Amino acid sequence: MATSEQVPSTDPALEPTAPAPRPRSGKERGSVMRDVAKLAGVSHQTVSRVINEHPNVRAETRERVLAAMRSLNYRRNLAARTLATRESRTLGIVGFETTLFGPESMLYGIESAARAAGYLVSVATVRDLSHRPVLEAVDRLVQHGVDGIIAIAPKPAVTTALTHAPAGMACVAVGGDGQAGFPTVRVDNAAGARIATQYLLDLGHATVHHVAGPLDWPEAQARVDGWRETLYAAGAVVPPVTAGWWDAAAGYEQGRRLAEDPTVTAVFCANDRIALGVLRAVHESGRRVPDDVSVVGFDDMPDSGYFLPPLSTVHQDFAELGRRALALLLRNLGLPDGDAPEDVVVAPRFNPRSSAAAPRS
Amino acid sequence: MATSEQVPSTDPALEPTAPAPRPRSGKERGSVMRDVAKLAGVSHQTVSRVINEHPNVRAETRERVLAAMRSLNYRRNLAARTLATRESRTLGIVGFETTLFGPESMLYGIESAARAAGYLVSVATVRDLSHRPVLEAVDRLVQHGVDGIIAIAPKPAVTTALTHAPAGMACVAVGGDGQAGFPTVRVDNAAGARIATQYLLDLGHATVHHVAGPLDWPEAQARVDGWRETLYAAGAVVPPVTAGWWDAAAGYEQGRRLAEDPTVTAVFCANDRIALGVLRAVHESGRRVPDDVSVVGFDDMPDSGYFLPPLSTVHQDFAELGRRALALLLRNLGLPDGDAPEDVVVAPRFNPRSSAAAPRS
DNA sequence: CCAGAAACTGTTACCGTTCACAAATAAGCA
DNA sequence: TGCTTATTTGTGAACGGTAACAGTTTCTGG
Repeated sequence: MATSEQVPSTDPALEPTAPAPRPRSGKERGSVMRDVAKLAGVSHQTVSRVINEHPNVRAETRERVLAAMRSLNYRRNLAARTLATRESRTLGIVGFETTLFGPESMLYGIESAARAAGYLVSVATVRDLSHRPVLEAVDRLVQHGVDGIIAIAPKPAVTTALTHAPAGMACVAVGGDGQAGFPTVRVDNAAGARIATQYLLDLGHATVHHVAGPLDWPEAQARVDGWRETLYAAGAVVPPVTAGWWDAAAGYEQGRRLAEDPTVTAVFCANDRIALGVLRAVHESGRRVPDDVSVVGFDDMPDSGYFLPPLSTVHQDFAELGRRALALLLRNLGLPDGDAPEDVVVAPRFNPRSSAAAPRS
Repeated sequence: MATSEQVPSTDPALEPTAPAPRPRSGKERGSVMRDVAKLAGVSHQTVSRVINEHPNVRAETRERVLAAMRSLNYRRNLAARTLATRESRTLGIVGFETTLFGPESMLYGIESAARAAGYLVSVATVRDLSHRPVLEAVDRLVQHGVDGIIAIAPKPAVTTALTHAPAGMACVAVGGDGQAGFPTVRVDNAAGARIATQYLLDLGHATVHHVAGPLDWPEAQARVDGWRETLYAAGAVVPPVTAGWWDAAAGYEQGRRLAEDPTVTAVFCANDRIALGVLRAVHESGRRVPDDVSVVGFDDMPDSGYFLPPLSTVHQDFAELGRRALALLLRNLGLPDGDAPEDVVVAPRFNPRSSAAAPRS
């Protein structure tokens, strides 16, 4: 073995200063900045300048570097960048693990806006909206170094948990009903409820019944408030509220009771899914919509126009809400910290279809 | 100024070896390992051992370190860890930016399973499923250093784009219909279609019509295949397929044509939303479901039981699909690379409700 | 009571990028 | 031309962890 030791520097054993570079893990590593620099005949710093579009690089040099990058299929390592800059260009979303139409649509609105701004989005969902799980979700995001957090936060537990995020962390809530002195983007739920209720009143109904969502959700409560307010203002009787979950099952259950009562001629539902359940309950009772009973919803889900009959409902643009939330967050990212970014409240609009009409009498 | 220069080493100006540490950016930095180590009176490596639950740390030492961590509110910097280990403990999801029920539910299934395994999930959505945007989405995830990718991939463009991911990257597709020699988790669409079609045939219908989804989606195609196969096997006439998007509007449009044809007594829809549209079309034509026309769907969305009438449909458990996909991905993460992980195919089951019945005649 | 093994802890060198500063080169002007 | 000022490039040293190895204890058992 010792016979061939004469070969010069190509034998690593003869280079005591450079111990053979051990392949760290099984995973083969792509090319890094140093490789690109060597190939282009420049320093790694120049490569860095090129990818960060620093102006002071000679055009000819930039070209050479770009060519090297291309030929090596170079991808910059974001983890290293994050470590050096303390900026991950990743945003966190605290979501609610369920199939509610609103939250999901927001996610896409947020993500596409984030992409446009050069951010990636990480999601941490929680099974229920109590304090503990939300806190853990936030923590998970923080550990992963997100630059900011958007909470799809229909309940106060979420925002209060968010106040435990580290000081510098920018946070925005979307949805809910804007409590807690927290920058929030939301639709004006009370206004939506007022529009819907007034619409039914104007049609000639003596009063309007309401099937609410879970009352510990500020959004559900705000809709109740708007509905009640409008009834008061019109001098109409305010019937008792029945509340339940946001789904058709709940709507069906409450709807059956309502449908049995012949004095009920108009029902405002806290969302479209509830309305679907009410529609079925009314139908089963033998009364007709809208002839005997008018029904309106809230949300304007994609298929609400194909219910039987097509549902009149309050429209809210969730994707837009998501975009606005992201814009707000991005604006706050630069700011010093404890400033006062105003809330964004978008107005809902009514989308009349055929599930509501004048009462028969 | 020079008068007080006699104070010993507390004056940084007298310590030429340690230049005053400049506060890097405006963002205040939390405590790091070094701080914890100093407070606990150990080396940073010991702190590292404690958070990584290395067995060889004396209980008393561990306690001290943990106390220090707690008192400093220490959070480990995942970016640094990622840089050192080449493992981000982040998974990427390539999603489809739309409000399709299936993909969304999968997201939650995946996320909760990922959380349990100690992974965070980042999403990159694409507006349309053509090659280019998908490629960019994958690239975005790769740059951010995800350890693996799950593609919610109903169309082949997605999986083919995925083959451009770097060599070591583990990938799994969920949904679609398992082409491309790619590890896939999916429901057996053809089987679901067979069950639904056979169910209607067994009820006594002479044949079954089909309103398909977009035929360039393998899932839609597989359902067409299963339906057609069953009809052939039963010796029934195979009516022409009408196809459209996955929504109620498409169902309504095709449904109107079908409803006008008195020979149509049974319709199998490619999903529940399409079925909703068909339901309305049949209703408007004056014919009744299920008395005159039977309708069945596919998916079993949460509110399908509240359609008019409640929809008989093929059930698929999307959340479960998501979990299975994640499990498969995790298993592949450890493996050498080009092995052969088998696909997972879960069987759908039929959920009969009241929208299908024996034909009248 | 001491050698050897096992358990524990510390030291140093990376991971791949950006930052601050220094050096070299090109340009502008008297 | 020679000097000053821009522009372009290069050189360490962070950033906050983990890996490998070396050093120090503390147990064993003969």
